[in-house]
Amino acid sequence: MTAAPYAPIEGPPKAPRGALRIATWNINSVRLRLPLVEKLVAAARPDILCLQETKCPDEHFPAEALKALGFQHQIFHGMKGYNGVAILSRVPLHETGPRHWCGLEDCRHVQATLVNGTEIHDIYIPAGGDIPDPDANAKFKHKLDFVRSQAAHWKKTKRDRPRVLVGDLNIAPFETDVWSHKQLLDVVSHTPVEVEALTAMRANHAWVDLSRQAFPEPQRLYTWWSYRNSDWRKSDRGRRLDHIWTTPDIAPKLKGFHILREARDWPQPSDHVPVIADLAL
DNA sequence: ATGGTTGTTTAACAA
Repeated sequence: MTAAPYAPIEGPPKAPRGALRIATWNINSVRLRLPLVEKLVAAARPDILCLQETKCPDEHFPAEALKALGFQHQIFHGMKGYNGVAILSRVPLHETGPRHWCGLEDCRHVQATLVNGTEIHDIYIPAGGDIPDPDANAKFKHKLDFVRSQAAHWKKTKRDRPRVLVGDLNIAPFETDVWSHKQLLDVVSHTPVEVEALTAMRANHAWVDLSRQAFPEPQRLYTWWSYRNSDWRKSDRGRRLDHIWTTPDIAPKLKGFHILREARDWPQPSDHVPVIADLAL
């Protein structure tokens, strides 16, 4: 295991021998930031890259360019203007279901199964708008409904195979997942009602939060810094919104965990940075 | 101090 969560990835640009490197990244437009995928591949060479907020209808998805970067296997579901998820892979996988929640076909979940039977879930939970009241804000209601549907789904799903769940879950569950617990208690992404829903979703399938297995509290961990701060590094008002979970059988197989904070300073950056886990599956 | 920025799509919305 690495000693520091934000350490630049050094040495050979590969996962440890025998480990599969899985990365998740809210890229905030895959077309605009295609050059940054190249940078990520050069820096970290993920075997599987799960993207959120591709903001790209399928007919415009840059499949060929991503194939040229080594991702021969691709599953993507996008729409015009917002949302959109994709799993890009160097290793074979095939799509499985379901992927629609709350009766909407809004491209927030894609799942696939590897040849060894491991399931990969790539999820983009609704951000939830600004007002943390489901009666006053339909987006916040949708967020809670989405997480609670997921929680119910994972409760009834038999724990019969290894699973990995990654994505922009848009919730920072722990006090040390945000720059100020007190100041964010009423801010969507860290309100108690959301945290409770996400905690149930995690507990209902005994998911292990790999970020916190690798770097337990009270170490602060962030994966997102707002565009609205003039100097994100100086103010460091971050939140841990991007997560990698696994079922308990494969959590001990974690060989490395990285939050690629340096990506927040890449040209025209996403406001989220890639999160990477090396798993000896 | 109730601001601030970015992306998509073109003035409004989502984050």
